[in-house]
Amino acid sequence: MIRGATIRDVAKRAGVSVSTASLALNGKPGVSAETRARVLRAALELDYHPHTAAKNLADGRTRTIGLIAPISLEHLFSSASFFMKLFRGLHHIAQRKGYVLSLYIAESDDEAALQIKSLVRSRAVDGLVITNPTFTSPYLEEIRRYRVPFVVIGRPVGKAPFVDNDNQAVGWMATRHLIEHGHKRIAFISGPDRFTFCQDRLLGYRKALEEAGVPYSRELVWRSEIVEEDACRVVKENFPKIRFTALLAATDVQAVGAIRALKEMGIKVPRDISVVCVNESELARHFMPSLTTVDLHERELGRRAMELLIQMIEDGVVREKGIYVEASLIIRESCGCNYGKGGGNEKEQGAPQKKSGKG
Amino acid sequence: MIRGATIRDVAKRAGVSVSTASLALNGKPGVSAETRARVLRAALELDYHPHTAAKNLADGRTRTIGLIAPISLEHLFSSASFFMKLFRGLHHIAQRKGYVLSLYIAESDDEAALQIKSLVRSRAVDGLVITNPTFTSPYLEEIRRYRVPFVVIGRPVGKAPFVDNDNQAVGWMATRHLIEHGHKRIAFISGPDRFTFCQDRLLGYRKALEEAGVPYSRELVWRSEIVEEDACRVVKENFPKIRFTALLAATDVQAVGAIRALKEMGIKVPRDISVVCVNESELARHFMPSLTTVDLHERELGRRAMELLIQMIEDGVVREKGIYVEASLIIRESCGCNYGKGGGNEKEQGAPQKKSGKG
DNA sequence: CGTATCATTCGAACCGTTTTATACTATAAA
DNA sequence: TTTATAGTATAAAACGGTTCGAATGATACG
Repeated sequence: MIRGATIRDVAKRAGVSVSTASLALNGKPGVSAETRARVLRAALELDYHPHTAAKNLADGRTRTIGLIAPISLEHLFSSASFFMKLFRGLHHIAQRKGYVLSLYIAESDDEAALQIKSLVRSRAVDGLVITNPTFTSPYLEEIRRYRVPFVVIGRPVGKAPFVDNDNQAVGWMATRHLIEHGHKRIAFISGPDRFTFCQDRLLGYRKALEEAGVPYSRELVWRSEIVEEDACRVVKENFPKIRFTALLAATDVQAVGAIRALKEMGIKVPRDISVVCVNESELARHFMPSLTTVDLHERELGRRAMELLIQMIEDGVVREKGIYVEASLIIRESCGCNYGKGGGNEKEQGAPQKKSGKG
Repeated sequence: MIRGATIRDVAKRAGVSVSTASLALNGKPGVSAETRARVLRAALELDYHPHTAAKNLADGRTRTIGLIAPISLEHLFSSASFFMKLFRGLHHIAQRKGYVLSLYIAESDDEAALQIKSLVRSRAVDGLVITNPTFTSPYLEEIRRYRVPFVVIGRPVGKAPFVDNDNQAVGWMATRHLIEHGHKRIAFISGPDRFTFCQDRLLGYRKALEEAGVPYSRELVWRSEIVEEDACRVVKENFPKIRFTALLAATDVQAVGAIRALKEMGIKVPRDISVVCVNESELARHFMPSLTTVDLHERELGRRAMELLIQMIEDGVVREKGIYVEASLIIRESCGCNYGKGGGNEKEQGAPQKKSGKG
């Protein structure tokens, strides 16, 4: 690796001192326009790029954001697509503001906590984005003690700055769509309670039923892990016992499991049962029938998170606020509301994102 | 952010000089066991973590690998899942060897080249992993001039160290499976020629036909962009004109498009037409029918790439070699070879990965 | 006993920036 | 004319590590 020009080389070529060169290169005041131009030209001629590590050491900032991801994320809600979209949003803002993203994958929350500690104490990052959806209070407390700016993706159990969808609104929106098309017996396939988004979507589901005067019935709510097989299982178990005309799944893979179960029992979607779910993904888009689903706008999630984080870093203020990003319903085939209408089978509905009280 | 202990604090507490402390902490020779223990204990007591930037500046290494990804990757072959798996592999080895991954997304190859230049010249990384599948010779030449270790994921058009599947073997393997089940009229949905993996898969397809004495016919090879809609289109265009009993798609999303086209024309998969494709993904796994496909073992791809790269970094030797990672066929429903057999519908076949001459 | 050898240890230089405190102008105010 | 006051430019001191070369003391050898 060829040894590049240093700021000393630039200074010498421009006929100024190193300190003046530094000021000029960083656009700081205290340099005449003429001198600044001379320095900039010299830098250009030498193809000067400041040495990252030297800069970090001198001014104590790394311009690096640590992205903490749990290995388990891979198994969650078609998470590859979720994560990539989120990442695109994070990266977009980071790049624009001159920050770099470093990735850290941890096998467990304990390992993540350890990694975080090391990162912070060795001054490797200016801030953190934490995507572990099960990260709980003790961890957050610990991180808070480091006084490092951080933001959580998803609503954490403890108190912390976060960016998330209003998952109650998400559940509400999906359920509402089914109700509007006349359904009254709507099954809900939920996920484990350790995920706040599952709890919240269930609340939204109940709320929509309530508002419509449809009685809520516990026998219509089925727990399943967030994998196809388990959703398939709960549907097969419950279908013979319980009557329903529509089904809402907490995630897209669960919807797919449900549809497979129904198909294996000779039930057609959407002809016999309407299905709606959450998560926009390759799977939702390409499945047959294509899935009516709630798009979480992960990219926006990422953008907002990065904006919040960088603000915290640069202003030095830690805001405890949570930010909610709007979601929207994508109407496709599985709900059946445009079944048989042929032609363009996809419409997006920028839902009114009910300002549902949370807390 | 609390000011942590420096190596000077550690040295003082252990009653040694800074240089001795450094040697001890880094496990270098020239320190007595007793002294080393004392230093280590002091470091532990002070919860000392070396300052990353200072270390980088002092020894000229960053222990950081830059991961260059093109924005377009997102649209390629269910690439979210591809990328996440690749990333897991890369990260796995990187972490084990004490490296950190930084991510850089570029809108275009030009932008990527610019980013790379800046990264290298500002000494922000020790090496690069380049995932842009269309990165061509001029770019590679430029990077080579920087004398920075790098490895390309996928077979590049130019000469460069790379890690990839033997895509000729991949195409061969998939075609072979269809031939073994008696098919002679096998259509191939290929992708744009700018992707070497498309060219190679086509070669493998031809080779398998040849070996089996099945005549190759140009009318059975259809170009399509790597999106569902386009694959759907080419199938609809060709189906009425050309007779075939099986179909091989260069990617999973193209297979899905093809199946949709067939379905819309009243043809059932696998009952009427057998379908095989490449890429193991959520989509391939959960689609109905589930897709018989070639698993590219992206995680292994990532591992091997990172191993090669780190070797190049630490040995200071640039090897021009290409590494091929084995792929394997996953037999599911869409090929129909186990159609109606019920029960476990998935078997993996560690194919003999024919050592097909590539040159 | 003197000296070469070896294992330890240490002081100081160095990595390439930013930043602080200071000096030097030239101009404006007194 | 002197004295503030900006406006520029600079030298030197950080930042927190690694590493080089010299110094020290102990051991082995002739």
